Amino acid sequence: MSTSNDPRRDLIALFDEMGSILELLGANGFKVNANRKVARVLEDLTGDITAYRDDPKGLQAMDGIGKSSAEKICEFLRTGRMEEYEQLVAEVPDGLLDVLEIPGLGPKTVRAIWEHAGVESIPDLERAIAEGGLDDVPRMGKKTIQNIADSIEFMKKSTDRTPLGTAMPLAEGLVDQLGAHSGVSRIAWAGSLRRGRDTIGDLDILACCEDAASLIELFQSIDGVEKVLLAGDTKCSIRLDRGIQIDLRVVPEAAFGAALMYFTGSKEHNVVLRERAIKAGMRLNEYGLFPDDGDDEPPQARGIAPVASETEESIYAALELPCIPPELREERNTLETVPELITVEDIKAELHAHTTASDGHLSIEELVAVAKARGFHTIAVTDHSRSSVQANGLDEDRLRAHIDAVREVNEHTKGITVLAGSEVDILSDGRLDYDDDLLAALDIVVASPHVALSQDPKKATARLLAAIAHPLVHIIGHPTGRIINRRPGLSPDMDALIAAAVEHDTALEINANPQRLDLRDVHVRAAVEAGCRIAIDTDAHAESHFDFLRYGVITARRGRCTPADCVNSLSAKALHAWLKSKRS
DNA sequence: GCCGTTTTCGGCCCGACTGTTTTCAGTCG
Repeated sequence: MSTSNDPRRDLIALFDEMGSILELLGANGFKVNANRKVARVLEDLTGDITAYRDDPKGLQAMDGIGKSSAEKICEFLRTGRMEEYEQLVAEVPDGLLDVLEIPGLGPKTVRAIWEHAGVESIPDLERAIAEGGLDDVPRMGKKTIQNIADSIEFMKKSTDRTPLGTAMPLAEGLVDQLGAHSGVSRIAWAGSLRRGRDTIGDLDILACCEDAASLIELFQSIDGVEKVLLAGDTKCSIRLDRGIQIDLRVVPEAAFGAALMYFTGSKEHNVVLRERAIKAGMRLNEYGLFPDDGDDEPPQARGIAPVASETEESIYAALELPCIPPELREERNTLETVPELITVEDIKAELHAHTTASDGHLSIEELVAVAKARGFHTIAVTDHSRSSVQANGLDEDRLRAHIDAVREVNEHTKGITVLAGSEVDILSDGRLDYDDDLLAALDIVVASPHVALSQDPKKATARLLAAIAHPLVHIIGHPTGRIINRRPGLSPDMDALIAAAVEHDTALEINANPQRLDLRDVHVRAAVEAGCRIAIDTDAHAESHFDFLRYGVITARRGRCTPADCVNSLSAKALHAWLKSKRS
């Protein structure tokens, strides 16, 4: 394990790795899961992990972290090392964990090829396949070996998880295409896409069709299919040449709700629901919620009528729960209360957009026309500041002329307010890119980090705190600067930023560009809980970018954001009053 | 390893599919 300047990310990697090693060593599966769960809990942590250095009790207060893990975390925070991890790592070859990542290879198989064929890495495995070294491994036939070889090839060229902004249009196209097939009565996407995660592992499509076989046949023949991974009577998995796996399940119409629920997940949410069903004397599976008669054979196979199955709503109701929106079906959420989440229709203002003055493709007039057509009451023109040279950022003189041009357009425009603003760089030390007198001349200031995006968490926190506390700043744009699958961005103490944002009445942005989605879901949730204002902006550089709004909104929903939490859903009057409150 | 309104021990979700097997183990979601 290599250590970074971010102990939280180190610990996530460490617990994940310990889970995998334990799995390979044949440890109790629940222990394996417990380690992985600690990693997930740390993934969702928004505060400063180093504050827990001498506070194992504080860690134990988090659901999923017990005494043992808390002590290990503290040990690592104090010493930079973890004895148990080091012992575990010594027990398996380094490269074996890579072998475990190969699709289709689980812990039992990896262990078998390690013990029987001496495979300790992916290159070892390739050599063993080529030389027939796997032939003596138990349960290892020709087909299995060929599948492993294919999986290795796939892994070599496979990319990262698919960004939401790629997966959503792909799913829409597929649902349209398959939905047009005769006999298809219902079709929907499920999985992490439906939950709105920022990246998607694979795509899950669910359908009802009179003739399942014909739909599965059609599915295997769609454009771009590289390999059919499996094809049964009701289930089929394909892989596209773009490296995305798509699973299709065909289910009876009467069970559509149960199946949709099941395949939407999350896995952890399903487990919670099933446990709840058991406590209520029932059992839940993808065919429905059934009375539990103690028989081991699945109830649907015995003709038992479900308590609920046709709709998700009916199943949640039978479990005495509110209908949980897909975006909230994650482990971190409690189930009893569901807020009225924000929708795309609630958004009435775009507060972060660019024109040809910097690196946008629209003129001021064109930008305003697009915003007006979307039904917005306000559009802010926020071109880049002088330090963003790569984005043709405006120096003081150009900005002053630009402000005049925006005001001019505003005077001649009916039905929408056009604000003169700027997306001002937050320099690496927290200073802003323009002097205060110029900032004060702007209607709206979005302050964003663009450079020095790998500085350590302490510096990043101080930098962003300075911008949040600046009396002329309204919104912090893409606060961490991450780009999905490309750079992790800053890792500030987000709880501290949120507290300061509440104190100074500064909004934190969810940048809706699907490459960013920054703030991310867990940050939004912490902000909303603290009563912080949230902005949802598309950062539009072109007309089509206004369509990014749905990705920002879905991220907001994952953070339990309601219309009342979001500055873009305020009335024009309320929004303008807030903006002016920083110009007194 | 974690957890608790039948608690500090004894549980911890459930089914489809494949490939190897003659009844099931392993993987996946």
